[in-house]
Formats: sequence, C-alpha cells, structure tokens
Amino acid sequence: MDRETRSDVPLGRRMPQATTRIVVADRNVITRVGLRSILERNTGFAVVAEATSYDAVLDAVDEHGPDVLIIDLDLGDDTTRGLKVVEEVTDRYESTKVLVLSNTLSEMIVVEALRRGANGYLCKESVKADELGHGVKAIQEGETVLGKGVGSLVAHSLGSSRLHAEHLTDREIDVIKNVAQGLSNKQIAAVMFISESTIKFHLQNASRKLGAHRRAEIVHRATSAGLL
Amino acid sequence: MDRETRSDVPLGRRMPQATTRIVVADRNVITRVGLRSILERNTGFAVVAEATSYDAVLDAVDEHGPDVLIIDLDLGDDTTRGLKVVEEVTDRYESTKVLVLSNTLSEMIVVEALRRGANGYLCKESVKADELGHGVKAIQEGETVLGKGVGSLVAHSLGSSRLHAEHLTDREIDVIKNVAQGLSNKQIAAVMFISESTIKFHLQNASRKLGAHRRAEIVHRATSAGLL
DNA sequence: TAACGAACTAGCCAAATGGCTAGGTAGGGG
DNA sequence: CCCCTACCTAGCCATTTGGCTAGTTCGTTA
Repeated sequence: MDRETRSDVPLGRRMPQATTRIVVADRNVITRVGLRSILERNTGFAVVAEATSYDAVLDAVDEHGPDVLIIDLDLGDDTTRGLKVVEEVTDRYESTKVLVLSNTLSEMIVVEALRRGANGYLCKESVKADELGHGVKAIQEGETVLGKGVGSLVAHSLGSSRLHAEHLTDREIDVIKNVAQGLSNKQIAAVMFISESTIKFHLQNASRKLGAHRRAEIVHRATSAGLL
Repeated sequence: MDRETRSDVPLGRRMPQATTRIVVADRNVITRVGLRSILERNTGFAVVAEATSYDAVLDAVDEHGPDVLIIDLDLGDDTTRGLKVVEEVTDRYESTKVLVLSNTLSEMIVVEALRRGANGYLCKESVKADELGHGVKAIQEGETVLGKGVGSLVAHSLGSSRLHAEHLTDREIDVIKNVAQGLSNKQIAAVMFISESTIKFHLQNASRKLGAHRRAEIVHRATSAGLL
C-alpha cells in the first residue's frame, strides 16, 4: 500500500530495510514468548501485537496493519473459525501476509488454509528456529512457504482425485461427535430429535467424504483432521 | 526442609538465593525458547540444558543433576515412554523435581504421572507466564503444583472408584489402532495373525478399562488420552 | 510352588451397523 | 425456472458388533 511512498525515497536515505511488523496469534503464552524471542533475535523483525482469540486477531490486524500475521488456527472452541479468520484477513488486508503455524498436520486443514489465502504453513513440532525467520522473509517476497512434511501433504492432495477435500456439513459433524461418545444410531436419533434413518444417512455421507467405511474410522479421521 | 540450615547462616552473607538449575525437555523449539525466556526473566532461574528426546533427557539429567526438570511427556513415537522417563528420573535422582508440561489434559496421563513421582503438572494451553516461575519455586519447596483444571481432574479421579486408571496393555493398543483404521475384527485378526476371538477379547478388556461400550468410543477415548 | 496377569481361543445370540435403493422438503444461485 | 445442496425419511439384508461364559498357555512375582 505504501509501496509508492517508499519508491519516492532517495536510495541512499532509504530505511536500512524497514522492519517487518508482525502480529502473533496463539493462545499459548509460551509459544508467543518463544516466537517473539526467536523472531526478534534477527534484527528487522518486530512483533507489534499478540492475540489470543479470533476476535483479537481481527482487532490487532485492523489496528496495526502488520506485514505478517503468524497464526495458530486453533484459537478457541470453534475449530473451523481459524480458517475463516485467515480468509477474512487475506481478503481485507492485501498487504498482510498470513503464515499459519499449527501443531497438527491434517491434509484437509492445510489445503483449506492455502485455498483461503494463507501464504505459508509451518508445523510447530518440526520447525527449526532459523526456518521461522527465513520463512517470514520468503513470504514477504511473495513466496509460499511450506514446512517439512507439509509440502508432500499438499502434493498428495493434488494427486488424489478430490482436489479440495470435501468438508463435512455441520449436521454431519454433530452426528460424528455423538458417535465418538459411543452412542448408537438410535440413541443419537433420540438426542437430535430426528429419525434413525437420518443418522445413517449423515454417516453414509460422512463416510464417503472421509474415505472411511466404519464408524470407528470416521471418528478417527474426523479427530485427526481437527474437526471434532 | 532446610529451614534449620538456613537459620544457621549469618543473614548478611547468605547466598543471594542460589540459582535454580533447570533442564527443559520439549521437542518444539518455540516452546523451549519461550520457556527459557520466561524463566530467565526472573533472576534465580537458569536453564542449563535442553532436550528433545527421551534419551537426551536422561543424559541431560545425568550430566547436570538439575534442581528441576520441566518435561513434555510427548517426546517421541512411543507415547508411554514419557511416563517411564518421569519414573526413572524421580527414582534415581531424588533431588531433581519433575514438572510435567503437557498440551493435552487426560485424566489417565495426569494420574499416572503423579503416581510415578511427578511433582507438578501444568497445561501449556492454560498456563500463565508468572505461574511458571511460581510453580517451579513451589515445587522446589516440596509442594505439588497442579495447573488450572488439572486439580479438579485429579480430584475426580480420586472420587471415582478406579483410583489409578487401568492402563491398556500393548496388545490392546495394537488392536485399537487397527480399529481406528476402520478394520473389522476379522481383518484385524488376519493382520495380527491371531484369532478373531482374541480381537474381541482385547476389545472387551479395553472397553472395560476405558469405560466405553462401542468401538468408536474406544477409539475416541484412546485418542484423547494420547494413547494412539 | 502357587498365584497372577497377559495373551490367546471358542461358541452363542440379540442388537447394531454398512451398504444399498428410493424417495421428500426447503433454500440459494445461475 | 431449474439445478444443486443440505437435510430428512423409509425399508431391505448381509455382516459386524457387543456382551457373555468357559477354557489354555506362558512368564513373572510372591
């Protein structure tokens, strides 16, 4: 946005590479402090705000208009909200790049995050200290950064027939949650005030979407996809 | 405990509270850096070593004989190994206190960790920055520190009939893993080279131990207990 | 040695599940 | 207006499951 302004500045007097302003979003203090330490170790990076909730992320981006938002998708109870926030930020603030920093590695989540405009996806577990700085720099230069293991996941997804993993409907997720509690179809029908047939219908659809054939597998896949 | 000793020391010459030597064990760099930052913010704490694997923890404790070991139980593929490490450290090095710092909150894990000698259990998600320093100090003074939510979990476990949550056998876990993959008992029997009856036997036992009644629930509970 | 836990096997039966076909409704977007 | 999606319902039938009882073997521990 102020790219024009910058090009007006005489070369000699240009800021010695203006510092990259970063907003960090993670509900975990330890991670926030760790990120700040690692990033500010390199000069040129400044963490200008921290957020611990979805709303706080939006506020912080609104207020600071940072160059990069580093965000953990899991910032509250509503697990799918993180993806929506990514979409909102990349839609509304074109100059703000988004780097997702997750602890779980689910194909569906990665693909969805990228599809909604994320510029990078790193996995907390496997990331090295210097990869963070490099990643942020690379993202600023327009690259897309995929952490170790993430790239192959995306490739796999591209190779498989279902380009964008079909996502479960709200109703299907509700049913699966009840299945995970060990309820029978009849019991689920009772608590959801719908017919047992409908429960089976939703489970059939969920099975197809997840590529599962047994309810135990449905629960497992939905869990590891972070949908529960 | 050493209150007597202290009262012997002339007030003026007393050591300015000898620094607490800490070993941090976590496979995640960000967490390690964050912990170090937060702890060394307070004077009196020194992180003398970091470990990223079970073996490295044992080595580090061996070499440094720290006052406190802060450890994430999930340091590798073998999820139950963390508990064994806690037991080993508290058994062999009586002067080293152990503070477990986990990201998941499972009744079974908490209870097992404490039973094996852990002096504290905090949850990464909910811990506040100052709680860490306070917690380490408290542990050193012989207290047992339970983070927010952890205490009630333990209380609940004490109230319930099964004082120490029965833990699943290796075999049972193997079977459950296959169930999570969506295999039928017959298929599991085939891949494990044992009878279908034995599969059912293991699942019955696992059901009882986990308080589940359906295989989908078994998978869910085993997952959220971090056993898979 | 006796007791114990873990692993293993067998058979029975009611209930639950998976896999299918064949519908109906309401709302949104081209 | 028609198409598409989400949501809802019904019935059929083979297979799987949950829950039980009743055993054997093996290695460890008391």
